[in-house]
Amino acid sequence: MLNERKKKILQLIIEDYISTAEPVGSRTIARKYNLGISPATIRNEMSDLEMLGYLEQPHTSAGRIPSAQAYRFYVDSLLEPGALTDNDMALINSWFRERRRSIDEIFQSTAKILSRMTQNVSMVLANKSDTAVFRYMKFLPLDDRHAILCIVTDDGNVDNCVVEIPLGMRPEELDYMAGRVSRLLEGKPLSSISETLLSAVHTDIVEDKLLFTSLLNTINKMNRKHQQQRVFLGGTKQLLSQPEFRDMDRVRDLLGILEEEKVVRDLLLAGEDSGLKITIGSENKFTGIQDCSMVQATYRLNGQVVGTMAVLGPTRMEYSKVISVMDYLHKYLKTIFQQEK
Amino acid sequence: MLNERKKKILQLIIEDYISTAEPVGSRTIARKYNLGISPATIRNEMSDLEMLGYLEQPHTSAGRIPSAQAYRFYVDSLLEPGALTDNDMALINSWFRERRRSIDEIFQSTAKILSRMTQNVSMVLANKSDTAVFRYMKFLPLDDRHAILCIVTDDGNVDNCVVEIPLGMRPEELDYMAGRVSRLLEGKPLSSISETLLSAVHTDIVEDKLLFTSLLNTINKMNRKHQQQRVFLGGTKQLLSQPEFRDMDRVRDLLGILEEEKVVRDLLLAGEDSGLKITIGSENKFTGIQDCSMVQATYRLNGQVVGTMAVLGPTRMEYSKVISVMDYLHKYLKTIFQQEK
DNA sequence: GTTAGCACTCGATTGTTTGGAGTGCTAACA
DNA sequence: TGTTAGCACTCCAAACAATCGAGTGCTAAC
Repeated sequence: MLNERKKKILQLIIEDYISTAEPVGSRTIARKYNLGISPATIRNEMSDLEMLGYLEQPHTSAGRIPSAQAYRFYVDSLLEPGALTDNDMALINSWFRERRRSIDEIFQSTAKILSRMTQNVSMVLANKSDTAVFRYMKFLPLDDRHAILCIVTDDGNVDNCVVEIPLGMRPEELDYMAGRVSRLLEGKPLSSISETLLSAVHTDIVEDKLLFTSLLNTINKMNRKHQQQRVFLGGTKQLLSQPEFRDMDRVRDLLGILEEEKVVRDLLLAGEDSGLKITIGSENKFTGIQDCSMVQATYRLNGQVVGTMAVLGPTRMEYSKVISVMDYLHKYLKTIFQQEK
Repeated sequence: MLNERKKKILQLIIEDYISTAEPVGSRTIARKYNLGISPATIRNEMSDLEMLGYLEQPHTSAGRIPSAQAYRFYVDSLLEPGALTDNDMALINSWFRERRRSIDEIFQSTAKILSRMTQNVSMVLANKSDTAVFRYMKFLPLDDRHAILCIVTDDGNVDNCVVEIPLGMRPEELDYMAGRVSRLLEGKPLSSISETLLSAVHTDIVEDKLLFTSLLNTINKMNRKHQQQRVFLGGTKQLLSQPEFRDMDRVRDLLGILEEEKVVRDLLLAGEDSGLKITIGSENKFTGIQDCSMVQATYRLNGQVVGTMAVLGPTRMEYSKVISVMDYLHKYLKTIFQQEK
C-alpha cells in the first residue's frame, strides 16, 4: 500500500498532468505545490512509484506521466467529488433552456452540454421503453377510397397509416371491424403482437389482404418507434483540441468509429448495467478506443433504464469534472422526465 | 482570350494540381503529358498565364498553382462532363440498397454516398413542402379525463396531442366541438392558421382555455413538421484526409460551422434557386468557408424544390467527379421520389 | 530519511549545409 | 517570330550539427 506522501505526490502528478498534458518532473511538483520536501526526495518517491507501476517515463530525461494503473487508483481512491461552480451550473441551465421541445431535443442538448463542459466527445443513448400496450384502433375517414388507420396505445401515443379501403366497403363496416380487432388486441403489449396473433385477426375479421398488411405495418412501426434506441453524439470536433489527438490519423480512426451508430450503441449498451462506470485505456474491450478513457452514467426511472450517457476522451481526462457534470445533468434529466410522466 | 495551347496547358496544370495537391512545374507538364513542346515554352506560357491571373506562385522557386479565377474558367469552359465508371455506379447502387426505409434514411444515405464518393463533406437539405391543408379534427377517447386530439390534413397526415378534458364535459360535447372547429378551419392551409384566426375559434367554440392551447399546440407542431427542413451531413471526417486541412485549427473552425445546423441550412438555401451552382473560394459570401469551394445541385419534382445537395471542400476539388456523382444521385432520387408519390 | 551536488541523458530548439525542383533570362536556331 | 537549350539564380525541404535545458540517478553528507 502507498503511504500518505506517495499518494499525495501521485495525486499531484496526475492532476498536473491532466491539466498540462506535459510530463511532470520533480522540480515542478516541488515548486508548484508546497510540500516542504525537496525535489530530490520527490525524485526518490517518483522512482518508487515508477517501480510500482504507477508512473511511466516517455524517455530517460523527461518527467513522468501517470500509467493506466495510476488513473485507476486515482478514480478509485484519490478522486474528491468536486462540486460544479455556480458559473458552470448557470451555463448548463441556460443551455438547457435554449430549446427544449421534444424528448429527442433534450437528449441532443444533453450530449451537447456534456461535450462542451468536458471538452470531450459525448455520447447519449436514449432507451425508449417498450411497454406500450395496445388500446384500440380506429379509422379516420379521408376520402372515398382512403382512410387513416390510427392505433392508440395506453400511454396516449397514436400512430397512423393511410390505408386503401376495399371497394364497396362502407364506413360502418370499417368501424365495426376496428371495434372487433380492438377488442381482440386490447391490453396486449405491442411487442407481443406477433404475426401469429395477428393471423387470427386476419382470418376471422380483416378479410381484405391489403387492409391487413396496413394494420400489421402500423403495429410494427409503432413497435419499432417504441423500442428505438437513439444515439446522440456531441462535440466530435472537441477531439481536435486535445493534444493527444494531434495525430490526424488517430482522429480519423476514432471519428470513423463514432460515425458508426451501431458501434456506439453497442459500446454504450455494454456498460449500461452499473450506475457509474469508468473505463480506463485497455480496460475497454472495444478496438480502436483502447487508448482512451470513458466515463459512463446510466440513469433510471422507476428501475427502468431510461438512457445512458458517456464521455469519451484521452486517458488524461478531467475525471472529477466529468463526473460532476454528469451528476448534475443526471439530476436535471430526472426532474424533466418526472414532469413528462 | 486564351489560345488553344494556353487553354490546354492551363487545363493540365489544374488537373495535375487537383490530383496531386502539389504546385505544378513546367517540367512536370512536359514530362507527364506529351505536348510536343519543351519545358521552356511551357514556362513562357505559364508566365503569361500568371500575368493574366490564372496562376499563382506560392514562392519564387516553386511550381504554380491555379488561382480561383483559373478554377472558375475551368468549370465554365474546360470541364468535360465525365461519366461515372461502372464500378462507381455499382458502388452507389449497393450503398443505396443497404437500407432504404424512410425518406430521412434516403437523404442520409445520399449524404453518405456523396461524401464517400467525393472525399469531401456533403450536405443534403430535405425540403418538405408546406402545402398541407387542414381537413378535420377529432378526439379519440383515452380515459375519463384525457383524450387524444387528432388533426388530419389533406395529404393524409395526422398529428396528435393528449389533451385534458375539462371537468364535466361529455364525449358528445367534445365531438360536437370538434365538428364545429373542423367546419371553420377546413380547407385552410396549415401555415395560414394563425393565432388571429384561431382566436375566433377560441371565443366562439372552444371555451376551455387548456383545450384551446392544446389545439393551438398541435397545429403549430404539424406546421413545424411540415415545413421542416432537415439537414443531413456526411463525411465530416473526410476533411481530415485533404492536405489543405492539415492545419487542425482550420478543421476545427470548419467543423464548428458545420455543426450549426442553422448556418448550414442558410448556406444551402442561398444557392437553392439554380440547378447546378459552383461557388469557388471567395465567391461564397459566408464567412469561414471562403477558402473552400462548393458544388450544389437543387432537385425538383414538378417544379417544386424537393431538396438540395452540396459538396464542400477545398478549391482544389475534383469538380468533374463531384458533378457526375451528383448527377447520378439526382437521377436516382428522382426515380425514388416518383415511386413514393 | 532527507537533501545538496553533480554527471549524464535526451528531446526540443536553433542554425547551417546541401540538394533539387523550379524559374527567368539570354542567345541561338528554324 | 516563335521555340528551345543553356545557365545562373532562388528558395524550400531535408539532413545534419550544435546547443540548451529539463529532468534523472547516484553519491555523499547532514
